[in-house]
This record gives sequence, structure tokens and C-alpha cells, in this order.
Amino acid sequence: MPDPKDPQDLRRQRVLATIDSIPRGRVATYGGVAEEAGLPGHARYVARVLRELPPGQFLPWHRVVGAGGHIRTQGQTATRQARLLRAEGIAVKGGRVDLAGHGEPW
DNA sequence: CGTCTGACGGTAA
DNA sequence: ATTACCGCCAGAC
Repeated sequence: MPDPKDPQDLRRQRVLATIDSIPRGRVATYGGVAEEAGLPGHARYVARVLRELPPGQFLPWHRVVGAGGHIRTQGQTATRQARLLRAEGIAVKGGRVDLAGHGEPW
């Protein structure tokens, strides 16, 4: 286990905790998650954390989308994300979700 | 240190 | 709608 006092790890934990707090049926943007985690301007960092997330983790990673509701994942991952979103009642059309109806809970 | 790379965000064409 | 840039920033090398 990584040292929980390591500031690097704390930062990541805050991001993960924020994503974990996204309710079912809602989505959040990378930038929104970053801001909520106290890291304004670090949208790319959020993406990195998710990208390197070990598979099988319980985390609603699929609820994180790009600005404007765009799905930014690629290939099979994008397919899975769309399926998971639709499974909780979020429509995905043209690689995009309706932010107006399912936007960030913050 | 300098460079390169992005599951980003925004703008311009 | 697409493509090309640009600004940004943590990491890897």
C-alpha cells in the first residue's frame, strides 16, 4: 500500500473520493471533479488517475465525462462507458450525454 | 534542467 | 460536425 501520508497519494485519494461521490444517474466533468477535489485546472490530472486506475475497482469512473458531456474514452472503454451510463438511465447519443439533465451534483 | 505525452478545455476556421 | 491549435500541468525520461 502506498504511504497514506504521501501528499501525492492524498491528492489522488481526494480525486477518487470525489468521483466516488457522484450519485447514480448523474455525471461530472474532469474539470468539475478536479475543482471539487480542490485541484482547479487539473482536469488532465483527473483523467490520468482514471486512466491508470487498476481494473476491477469499485468506482463510478464511467460517470466522468469531458466538458459538454463528451465521452473521451476510446475504443472498447468508450463502449463500456456508454453501456454503463445507459444502464443507469443516462442517454448517450453521438458520444455525448445530456449534461443539462444529468450534470454535476455540485 | 529540457522534452514529450495525454480518458482536458476552449477557441478559431 | 471536424480539425487544428493553444494553454495548462503532472509524470515519465
